[in-house]
Amino acid sequence: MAESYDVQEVEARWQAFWRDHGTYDVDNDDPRPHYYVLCMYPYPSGAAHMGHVRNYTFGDLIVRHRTMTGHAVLSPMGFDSFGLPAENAAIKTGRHPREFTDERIDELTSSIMRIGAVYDWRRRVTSHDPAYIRWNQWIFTRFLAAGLAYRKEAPVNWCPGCQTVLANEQVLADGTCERSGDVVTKRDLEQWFFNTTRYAQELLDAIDDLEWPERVKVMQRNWIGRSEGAEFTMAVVDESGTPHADGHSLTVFTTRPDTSFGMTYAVLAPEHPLALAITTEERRDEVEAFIDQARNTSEIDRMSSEGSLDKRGVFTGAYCLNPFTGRPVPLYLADYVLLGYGTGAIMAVPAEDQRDWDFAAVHGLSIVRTIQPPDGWEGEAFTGDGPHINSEWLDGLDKPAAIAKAIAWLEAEGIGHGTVNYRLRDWLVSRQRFWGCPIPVVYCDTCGVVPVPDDQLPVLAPDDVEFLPTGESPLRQHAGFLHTTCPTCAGPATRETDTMDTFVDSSWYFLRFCDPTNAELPFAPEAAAAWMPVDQYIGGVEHAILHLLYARFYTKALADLGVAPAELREPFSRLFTQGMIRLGGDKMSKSKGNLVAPEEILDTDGADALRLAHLFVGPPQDDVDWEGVGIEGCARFLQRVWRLGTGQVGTVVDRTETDADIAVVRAVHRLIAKVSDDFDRWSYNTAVAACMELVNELYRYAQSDDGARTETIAFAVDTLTLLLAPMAPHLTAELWFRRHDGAHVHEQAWPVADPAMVAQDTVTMVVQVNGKVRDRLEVPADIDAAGAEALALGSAKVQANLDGRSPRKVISRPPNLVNIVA
RNA sequence: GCCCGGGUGGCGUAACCGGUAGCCGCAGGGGGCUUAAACCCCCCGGACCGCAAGGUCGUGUGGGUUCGAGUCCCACCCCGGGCACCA
Repeated sequence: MAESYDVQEVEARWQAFWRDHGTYDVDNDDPRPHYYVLCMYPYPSGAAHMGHVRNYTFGDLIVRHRTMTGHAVLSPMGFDSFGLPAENAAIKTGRHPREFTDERIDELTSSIMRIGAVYDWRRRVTSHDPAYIRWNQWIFTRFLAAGLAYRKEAPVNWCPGCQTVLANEQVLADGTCERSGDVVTKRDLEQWFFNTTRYAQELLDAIDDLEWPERVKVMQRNWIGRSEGAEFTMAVVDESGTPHADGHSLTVFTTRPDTSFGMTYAVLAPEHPLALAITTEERRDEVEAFIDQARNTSEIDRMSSEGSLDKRGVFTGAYCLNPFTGRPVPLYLADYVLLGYGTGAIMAVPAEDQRDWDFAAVHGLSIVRTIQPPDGWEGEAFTGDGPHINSEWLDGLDKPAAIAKAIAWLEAEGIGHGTVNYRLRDWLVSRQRFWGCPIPVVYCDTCGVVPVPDDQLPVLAPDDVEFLPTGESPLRQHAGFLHTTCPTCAGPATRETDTMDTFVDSSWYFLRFCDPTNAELPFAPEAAAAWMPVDQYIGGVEHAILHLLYARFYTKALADLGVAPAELREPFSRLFTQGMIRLGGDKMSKSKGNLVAPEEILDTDGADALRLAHLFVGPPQDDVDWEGVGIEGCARFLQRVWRLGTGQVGTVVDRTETDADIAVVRAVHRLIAKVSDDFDRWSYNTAVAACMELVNELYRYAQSDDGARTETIAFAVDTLTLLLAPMAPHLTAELWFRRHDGAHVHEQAWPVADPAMVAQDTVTMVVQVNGKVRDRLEVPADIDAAGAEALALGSAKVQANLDGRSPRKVISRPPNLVNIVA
């Protein structure tokens, strides 16, 4: 009878059972209410690390819990299998990235299975699967036809380490590559872009209704960066106000048109197309040198002037006419103005903008205040509100009124208008890489850019390529791939050799999961409608901006193209971002060499203990220091549950129900309510604690002199097993199987608490005198205020404390508290 | 600099609506079982004073609101994260 729990044997057996029986396979036409749980699909980097374990523990808990509450739960898994590490490994070893990647996928798959996480593996999607590539490319051609994909030459971020172009988002604030850490420089290339900015406003507006962590929503709003203002055009002139010989003019964007009378100079970005055209002969050498320097300076150096007064810029010799004052102001080039934002040109108002103030101070430019700063103002630029001054017809107005009036004036004059700008840029998707999804277009001398027709998809990269650390994809060196015929005119043509950013792959994989084998379409709209949007998405906060924003963009674009259901505007209704795993304060990562391998724990304490430890250590959204993870306590707890469940604890007797038995039944009902509520609010640590508390109580109960009543202990243990089933699936599966003649715990209904049993009939009432606890009394739960007050005043301890003083006031909050003020 | 989080025992944490601060676990201590150890079972652990009953203090710091504040308000300190010339 005293059989010990063989962790390894039991866990392996149940994992095989779930896999072989497809226990968590689910069909689209399942009649139960649908629920879609998704963990961000991983890059296959080999065996799972603790971050994976944490992620999939949460996901698996929800899958199992929701199944027990009667839902048809879609829980798919796949692999984000294109990307740099595999290609870098190929360059190093000469092995094809596919071999490398497939091995890693197998490794990761088996370690995911070892933590007991269950999926509908029939739906597996991998980015590098030709079937997925085909639809990825198909969508690209639809984007192209809709004008959502376009090509343009642009100065792009170039990482010398990765030998590729990076999106702005992949360049860190200090100007280095987020992956390799190399300093990023600029290059001009013809690149493919997706028109994300077309959806800027909708992407911004829809954030409000998402059940996402507030900080993620804030990050997305900041990233989109809407700002309202005005654009207006100014004539380029010389010092005396005479128009430029070529009639040039420049357009600026400002959020503060109300301060236009204070514009004392204007600035173009160094890369601005007009920069050289308007530069005077005598300034040409200096300006050219400046432009050259700006282009070759990395972002890191360009930002190095931050915080200092060293605003780098150069005078062009040209002027422009401030339309508000009618006077010419000098025109500068400066690297604090960015070509990619607004119009790449600004009006500079040093009195009301600190950056302009700094620049003006360095270059000796004049400063004219147009808003009266408050009395005693000792700062420099004043960006607050106040009455306008030195501004003719804006004088005396406050900021909102002056902005409105200035915009109205610009529109009346026909030189400008109110407008909105977004910080969000179009998404640069071209990568000069081999191990990615080829961009499906060919270039024909007669037909131009031609999308590869549907019946010729997928365009697959050839296998016989050489992996060399050049700046270009190995595809460019492969004549058989590069040279092709035009699908339109059958003439000679060349293929696009760039591949897509891997964020493209992850922007719609959750849709493919709904219909993973569809050979006619990326997915049928009805299949997407059956599951989407994802009810619960779970992943790391590191994807708070890019992946989530791109996936949102894709969903909207596909809905508008009729590929996805038109009403599907957002992919992820609820998002949960889990905390990072640290070790001794450091981020746990391969590069820091401080990994704790899950495998070691799986080999000893097992998956249930590891899962429970992740759940118990603290709130799921908080970072976790592995040193604080009490794996032993969790393993010990599971052993206690096992002994309880296999009848090894205390004595069990047949008898009619006693008060002690009823107390246990009540405790069990309270636990059902507690765990159910905790699950709903992602408070797994307290759910585990509550289960431990009940186990402690059951031990005392069963080991007491009176022993445990047969029916009571059976009810308690069975309920506990059900409640633990989503958290510790192996042990509970085994216990239920043994206790219930081969039945399966995960097929049982989630228990429901009886409200009558949850309610307490007596509670401990605290009696305070002047806010300090002086006594505790057991009182009926339904006691009224007067009764509570009478009991409190009758307490000997209270009377001793009052020491003859008469109460001035009594606050009675039955049944929990009475406070006597004396 | 701006925007979010967060500071509670030796440690990870709990206290969900302003009402018993410290549930649960780790580490520690005591006892039982054992020839012995491990495992296991029971009990005790915020600080200080006290033989005890009991008392005083205590949730980063300083104020405030309230009968009552870990919880609300103001100011500040510290830690973590995000953004950072976006005009």
